[in-house]
Amino acid sequence: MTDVAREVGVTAKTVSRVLNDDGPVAIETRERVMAAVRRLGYQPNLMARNMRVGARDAAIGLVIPEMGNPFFGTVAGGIENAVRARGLTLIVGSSSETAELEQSLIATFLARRVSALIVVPSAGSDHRYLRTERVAGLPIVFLDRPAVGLTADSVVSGNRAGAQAGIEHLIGYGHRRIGFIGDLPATLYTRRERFQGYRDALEQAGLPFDRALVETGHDQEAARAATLRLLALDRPPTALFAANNLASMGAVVALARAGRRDVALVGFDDLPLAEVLDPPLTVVAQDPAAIGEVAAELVLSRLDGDRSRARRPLVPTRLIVRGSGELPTLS
Amino acid sequence: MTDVAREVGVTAKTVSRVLNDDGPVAIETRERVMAAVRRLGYQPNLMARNMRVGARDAAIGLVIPEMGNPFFGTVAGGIENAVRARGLTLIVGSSSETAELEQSLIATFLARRVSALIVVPSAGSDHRYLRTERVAGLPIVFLDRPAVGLTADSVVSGNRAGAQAGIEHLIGYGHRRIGFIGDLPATLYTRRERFQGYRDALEQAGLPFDRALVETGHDQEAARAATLRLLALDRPPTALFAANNLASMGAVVALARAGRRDVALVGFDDLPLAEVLDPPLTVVAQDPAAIGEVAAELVLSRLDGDRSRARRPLVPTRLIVRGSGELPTLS
DNA sequence: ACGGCGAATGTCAACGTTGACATATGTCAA
DNA sequence: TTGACATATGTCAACGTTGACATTCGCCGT
Repeated sequence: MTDVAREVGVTAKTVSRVLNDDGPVAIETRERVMAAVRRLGYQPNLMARNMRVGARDAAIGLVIPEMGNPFFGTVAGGIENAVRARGLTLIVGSSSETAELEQSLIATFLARRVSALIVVPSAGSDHRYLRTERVAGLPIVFLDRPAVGLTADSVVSGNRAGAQAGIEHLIGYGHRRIGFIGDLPATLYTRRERFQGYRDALEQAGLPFDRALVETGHDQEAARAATLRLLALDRPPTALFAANNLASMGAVVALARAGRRDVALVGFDDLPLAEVLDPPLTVVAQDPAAIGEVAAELVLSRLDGDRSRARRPLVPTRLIVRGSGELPTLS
Repeated sequence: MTDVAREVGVTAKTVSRVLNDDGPVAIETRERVMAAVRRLGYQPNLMARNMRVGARDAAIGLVIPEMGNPFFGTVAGGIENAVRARGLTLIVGSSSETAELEQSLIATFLARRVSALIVVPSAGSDHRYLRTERVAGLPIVFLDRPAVGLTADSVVSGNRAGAQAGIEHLIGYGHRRIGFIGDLPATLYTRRERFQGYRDALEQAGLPFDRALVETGHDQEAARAATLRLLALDRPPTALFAANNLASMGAVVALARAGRRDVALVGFDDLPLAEVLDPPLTVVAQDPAAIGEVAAELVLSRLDGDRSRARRPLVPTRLIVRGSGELPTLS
């Protein structure tokens, strides 16, 4: 900036005025400044500006477990869309689903003085240490899973009700033994909630709960193996509930390879080509873009000074009936 | 920091020394500083630090067209993994495939003084304006598509060769009329390259090129419609080549709904459940994670001072034979 | 002719941090 | 006992920018 000023023969302050449309500047000066700016390829230094005006960085820090997972990608896209209009930049980091990486990412974001934080908590993380920032008024919104040890905004899917609806759907088609393939670790919030929905549905229908029908698969391959284990039981399930998108894919692959078109399947979270699978996959669909947008709106309202107490909106799920969940019991 | 210093009864400089493990500090002082840091929940201000030391922000700016697209999500994941070890943060913005948004994102990143830039160019963008930064030594790597109007590093897939291999595969199964469903706009680099591969293969096999067999679909829905148009031709194709993942999905859906299991299909870019489709989808697979990693490595070596001339590595594709591409011609 | 006013620009300090250099205190060898 | 040296800390300025306030100038109304 000083360079530009020298080039034009004015003070840095005048250049600043031109660039910020601040106080009065002679038309001719303005033009000469602009010309010099272009000539020198000058870029204002946001860091210096933010420091001077004591403002936080016009950026929002987002921590997600995995970039590659389209669920979180779509969520991030939803947030970005909603946030862009306000001139905010999104800074994304992935925690690889570990509490340590999550905390170190958050520390980086805080050191960068982001204006707000949106976090998908990893299993086992504890957010007590964020209390200071919370009371300092920094907007913090948790996504997909609520905060641990901290009262804060969070936006999650209607996991329990959604899972329950999915299971009830299967029960409605006569299934009595329904396998559950969930996330790892079993302590993960979404896993617990969906599992609760599963148990709710069983209980409501007066069906017994059989621990042997509960399996775990943290990725597609593991879910595939888990599915095979379930099918190999002495008294195998006649239907499966896959508690997340990777689990669904694993189950679909396992059933397809085994040629088991007689086992019903309902997945949690929709898949792009669910419709053309054989049989087409019935799912309890989440709305990742909506989750992102709701979280972004919440952040924006907090940035606008909304200090009301923590909110925890549920984004509803939707049962999409396509075929795989409507296979009747053969036994 | 001043607060911490006052609390302990030392100068800011001493606190700075403790925090940066700089010069000598008495053990006892160090401990008292650390205690105060924790007590006050002090977070060093990265912006101020960067400004003072004149360093660029330890962040890399990444511009992708769409967060929701798993291809770019995976690429971003690959970059993040490779870059994290160096303590660099990834800042991601999506351009919605528009040149304006791309340029404004890049401007934001530059104002933030990122250490490097990785950009997936949008259709119609021109990167001449980045020449200043280039010569100033800022590492800039283009991804998936090369820069326009600027000599710079770029990492792209072996689009032409890959597409050619896919088409040759279809020709090998007797197909003479092969439909092409590509990106919009037709000027998009990847579209042009893959289209060239298509023409290369036709020419090499001595097959005529029929403009009527070339269709365009910029998203899944459009690709589905495009597929239907191709099938409705007087002399319809016996095989299809879908030039990207969304086009593939559209084509798959169109064929499945129409019950056309007689039309061969090869897609460019792999899909998660390609294996369990009916028929299983044969694809020319890209390696998005590898693309991301290669780009990251390139950036890192530039950051390490590698000033050799621009490199343009090709990340090879791989034909994955699964069934849909091996349907013979019936006519 | 003068006071007053707005326009155009300048001066200075400060944001939080750290390099360069200075100071104070203690330790040890000659 | 001295001075050389290491240890522990402090002082000051500067990074690039902008708020607060000051200055200069020309123009207007009376």
